[in-house]
Amino acid sequence: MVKQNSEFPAEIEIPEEISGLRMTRQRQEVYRTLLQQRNHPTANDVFMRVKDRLPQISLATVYNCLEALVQHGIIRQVNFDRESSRYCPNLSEHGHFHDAATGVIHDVSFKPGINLADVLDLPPGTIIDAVEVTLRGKMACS
Amino acid sequence: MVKQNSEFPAEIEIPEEISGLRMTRQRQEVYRTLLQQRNHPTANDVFMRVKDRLPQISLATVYNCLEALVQHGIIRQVNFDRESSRYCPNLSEHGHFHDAATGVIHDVSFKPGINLADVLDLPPGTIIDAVEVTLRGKMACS
DNA sequence: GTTATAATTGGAATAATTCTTGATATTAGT
DNA sequence: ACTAATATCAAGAATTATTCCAATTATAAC
Repeated sequence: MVKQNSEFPAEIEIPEEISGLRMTRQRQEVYRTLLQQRNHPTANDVFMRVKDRLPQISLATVYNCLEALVQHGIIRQVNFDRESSRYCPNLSEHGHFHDAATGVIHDVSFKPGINLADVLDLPPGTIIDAVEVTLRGKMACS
Repeated sequence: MVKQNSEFPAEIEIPEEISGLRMTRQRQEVYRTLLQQRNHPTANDVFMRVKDRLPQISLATVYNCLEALVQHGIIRQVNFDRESSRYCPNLSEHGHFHDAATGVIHDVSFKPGINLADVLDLPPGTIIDAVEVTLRGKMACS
């Protein structure tokens, strides 16, 4: 089963620095929002949510923070077609399933032991830096 | 090996109608361009190319034609992050590999017998309408 | 503390795509 | 063939997500 929307306690401790990135107040709150609201929000969703705690934050800052977090490998950026980017704090290798019926995006993992590179017909020696698997459809027993 | 950029004879016959879509002159030329220039062009690339044959065509029309062709399952729309959409007349199930070194996008097929749904951990009964697999990296022996 | 560096803001700018409106072409019905 | 109904096209305006810019504020280094 795919876990969805699991809520965290309101207060999540976030260190001063993560993988070399200085965790400013704004970056903390942006990151905290993603950890609390795990339904792949857009930058604007995050902006609205973060304003509760940092009323003076700007949308540009949210974009800056998200970019910094992505760049440092702390979160992932997820794109569906040309829709707004969405953001995801789940770093384990997984794909995304967009449920047409509900609009919900589910994280989808590979079956144990599966390595995507093994099922693709790539010339030997090819280096894969990033993989994105996105699906659309109707998910059963959501 | 991945076939790339195979050129077709300049003249490709395109029927009056394909899967219920009336093939107007504009749609024919847009489609012909994709068949001839198989390097995943953007709408603007197609626009510039098609202007040689239909000098008065507009970019909006190219977008309309591409959308109509996609909607009727005649071509595929391919997205990388938030870059411009690219278009692809290869309808066989395949993914896309974006070579960081050259900027070239290669079609990548699955190994024979592999069905993507089989390697994913999805609840039984889930219906998959569309799959997109995109990769980034450096391709060997390109 | 002072200086240097990095981050934040708010608004303007950008770029891909979509929308709108009027013109043109195509099809269907008589 | 003529007319009406429908679909398509063209040109430019509008939209929207995102990025850029310049000025301010915060943090770090000395």
